[in-house]
Amino acid sequence: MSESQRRYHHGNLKDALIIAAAELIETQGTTDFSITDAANRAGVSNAAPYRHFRDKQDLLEHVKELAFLGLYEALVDAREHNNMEPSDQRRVISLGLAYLRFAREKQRFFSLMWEQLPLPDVTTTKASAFYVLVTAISEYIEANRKTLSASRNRHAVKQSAADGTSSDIDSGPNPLKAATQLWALAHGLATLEQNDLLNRFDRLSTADELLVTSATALLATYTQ
Amino acid sequence: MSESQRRYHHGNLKDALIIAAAELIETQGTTDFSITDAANRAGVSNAAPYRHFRDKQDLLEHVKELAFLGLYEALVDAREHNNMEPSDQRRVISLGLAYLRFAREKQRFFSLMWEQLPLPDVTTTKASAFYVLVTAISEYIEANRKTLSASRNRHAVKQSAADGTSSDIDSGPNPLKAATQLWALAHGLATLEQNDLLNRFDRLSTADELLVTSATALLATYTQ
DNA sequence: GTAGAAATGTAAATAGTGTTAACATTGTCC
DNA sequence: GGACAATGTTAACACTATTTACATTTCTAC
Repeated sequence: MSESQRRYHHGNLKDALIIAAAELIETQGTTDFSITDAANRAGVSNAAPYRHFRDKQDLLEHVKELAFLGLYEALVDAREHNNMEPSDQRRVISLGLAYLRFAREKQRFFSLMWEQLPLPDVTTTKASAFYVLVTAISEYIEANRKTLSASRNRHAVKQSAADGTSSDIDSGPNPLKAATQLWALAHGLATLEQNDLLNRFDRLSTADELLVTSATALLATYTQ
Repeated sequence: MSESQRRYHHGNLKDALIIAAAELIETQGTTDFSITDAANRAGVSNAAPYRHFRDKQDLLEHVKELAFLGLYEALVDAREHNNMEPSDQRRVISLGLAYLRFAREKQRFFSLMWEQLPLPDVTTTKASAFYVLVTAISEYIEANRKTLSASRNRHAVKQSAADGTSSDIDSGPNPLKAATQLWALAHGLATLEQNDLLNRFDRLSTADELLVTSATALLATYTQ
């Protein structure tokens, strides 16, 4: 009720500034917001932010952290809303599609995430988008390894041969490796799409289609 | 000789400013160079740039163009220095590795290229890095189609079947599509590497290794 | 409770930046 | 050679990040 009343102390200025900055970035479509604007939007003077952030870059880093959290939640959402079998390839691919959707819907956020180094620590925790992907792939590989040897074993022999020739280092299916490959693929496609480079050359393929095709090919190397 | 003498008219200020800006970006490791610095470096006053560029963003776009030209040259270089058969898969993959190398050696340039929209027109011309890749892949597919049907035709039947199931729209091997997939892959790996995200999870795989493995799997869908 | 310390806010000043306007010099073309 | 466009300079403006000195509130120990 009286929370919007002007008090000398804001109460939660740090978070309010991060959100204000995020809103400005989304509204103006650029990271070149002014600290004064963010401060005013939070209802404080232009010097107040310096009680909570070293400098503008520091504030930006916190916005970046928020963006990575958003990506994480987008992937978790995608996982929850898809009641597919762990053995279903589409269960993994839907995470890649969620990545593309996030990049599409949060354009400026998405590019901000990769602009200035270094990345915030949220990217390394278990509560990261990457680990959502790793888990799904791990389960996919595990489930398909079983079903393959049980019901349909037509590629049983070809498997080890393919693994041997496809890479010198690779020794058995590695979910981390597969997740990294898929992540890179989705990220590259998102970037190309965002820069309008897909339609310039190949008008027939959308980012989604390309992801499905490529991911299928990549995942096949881990199960066949 | 007397070119460094101070004359009222610079003679080639536009290019000099682009290069000065590029040098500042590379030196300071950020795109936040000041127009005054660039002007001074070119030996003119701080208002002179506005005779050649609408604003700072306009100048930045020209630097971006230079960066894309550099990427193009890097790929051409890679193509020239590799005397491989068009049918050799490594001929295509070496272009992807060149992409990774460029991103590594010109870090700031590379991320600048993807920061602010829109992309310069150089990316659409025939003299673009993308077309170098398209050409190589096109030749690779063509060469492998012949050799496959001639000497080793073990996959002759499987080919059309695989193409039919891998994608709904796809009708026969499309070099543009393959090039886009490889580009996305290389781009994603470059970004992950640059943000130090590869070593955090999977310590065994370098970007180069991941590219080779993934590209092999992708290319296989176009020849088998 | 209350004093002092710590936290958190404000206002004013500084230095630097992008950009524009008014003016100066040079090159070009009839 | 003289008009005129192109290209440069200097001076000013508004805006921004950041710092300093000061004000207010909250917290903590007694």
